[in-house]
Amino acid sequence: MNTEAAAYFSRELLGWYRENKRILPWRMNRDPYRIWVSEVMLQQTRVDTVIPYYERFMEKFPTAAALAEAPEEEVLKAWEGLGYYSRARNLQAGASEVLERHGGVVPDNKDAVSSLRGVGPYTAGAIMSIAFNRPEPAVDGNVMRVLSRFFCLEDDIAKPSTRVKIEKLAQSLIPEGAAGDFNQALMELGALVCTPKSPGCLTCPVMAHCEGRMAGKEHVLPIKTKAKPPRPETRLAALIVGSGEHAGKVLVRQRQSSGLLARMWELPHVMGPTEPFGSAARSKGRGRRKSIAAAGTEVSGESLLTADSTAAAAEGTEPPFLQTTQQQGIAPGGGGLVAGGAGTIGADADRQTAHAAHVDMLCRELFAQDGLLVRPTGWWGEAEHVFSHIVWDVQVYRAEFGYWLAEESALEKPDYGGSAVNGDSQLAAESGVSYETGNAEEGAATPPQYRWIGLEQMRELAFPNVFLRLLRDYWETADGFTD
DNA sequence: AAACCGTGGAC
DNA sequence: TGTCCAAGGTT
Repeated sequence: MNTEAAAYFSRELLGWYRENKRILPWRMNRDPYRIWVSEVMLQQTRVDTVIPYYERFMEKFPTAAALAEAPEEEVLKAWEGLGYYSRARNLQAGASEVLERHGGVVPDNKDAVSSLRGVGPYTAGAIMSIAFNRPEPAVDGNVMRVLSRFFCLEDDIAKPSTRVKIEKLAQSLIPEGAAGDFNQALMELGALVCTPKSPGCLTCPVMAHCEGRMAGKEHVLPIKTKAKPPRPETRLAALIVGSGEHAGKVLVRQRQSSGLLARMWELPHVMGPTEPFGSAARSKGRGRRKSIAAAGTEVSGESLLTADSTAAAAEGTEPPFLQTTQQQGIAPGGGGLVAGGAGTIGADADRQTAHAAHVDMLCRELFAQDGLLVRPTGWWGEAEHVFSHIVWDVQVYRAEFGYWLAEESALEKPDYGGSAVNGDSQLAAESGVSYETGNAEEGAATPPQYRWIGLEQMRELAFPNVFLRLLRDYWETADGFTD
């Protein structure tokens, strides 16, 4: 590579940055903890989205020690809505390591920083360079785009090997004693000028020697293979409003310790029919009639039984409300988030049939998986939720609480994690209402991952956005007298 | 290497 | 309305 061009690039870019850098909350000082938090929040997340979260987070957890000692629930709540929630739990785990192994001080040592949970090659480089001015590269999407264009690199930036290659290049470009500013300059240029769609070459400080532009490839670079589209899933959720001592409260549950939305709270729900049903599927005109006819006409047929519910039937744990539910049919519920959308009598009939099949499945699976017996009373609404790799079509049904199956009969016992560090397992005991019995003779204790909550407890528990929207909509429209 | 992990803005 | 993708990390 041309040493002259490299020196030019670094010099001009650094000069440009020092004149044009944005004022951002994490640029107030070089406190490595503040830098660390900002870099984790900024992973796959835009600056404008991060700023308010960052301000609140730093006020609540101003030091690594404060973060380490906070209840996990509070940390997740502070992260609620930001997404990629393992970032929050990893950050707290990292803070605990810093507290225990480094006396609460983020170490000025690349290997030590890299070993922290949730700190990968980019974040380690960012912390080392920005907080400690160490000459380490910090290669993110911006950097790969900027360098791909300037040096006209046609490697696929979706490949891990490309990041490694660009890291070496980036490190070679760091000006003496200016690692922090230079790395930030690279990212700032990518964010403000050398943007993905329409790069602002005319205002670019290094346009004159940009090989990508000189080759007329500024709109083609960087090369990046397309991501696989997310797979559709139908989710059947239960909006269970309590009566008696739980009047006006809703039954929610906490997800297990790993995987999607780990440790977040949600409405109880189960996987629906494989064929999509909701608005997303309808708008694409895919397989609607077929799936509904197949699922609906034979409500209690073998085709609907999963392995779990078949096992439940074999063990005599078939939910007793099923037959009653089917005979009653499903009446349209009120307060839906999304209008039905079916314009014809026939479509309405199809919807009713699909709802009946959903209700059957929801009832069976909640009973089989969690020993929770409910009686659905009507369709309530739906919501779409797009993850990176999945699209949920959530169909929400209102239901009345029946009872909890005695614990000995529970068919599955997933890991719900109770963190030893922060004493989550004490939450149930502190709440004082976790083990009361249901209202049926068979009634057993509420399982530890479930809670009855009112609107007030929404402030304490962290929900992913899809359930946040559904629950807020419920609290707004609930009349407080029925159910 | 490839899949898994959220969410919202911009165009 | 669909598509891209953002200061990525873990498994």
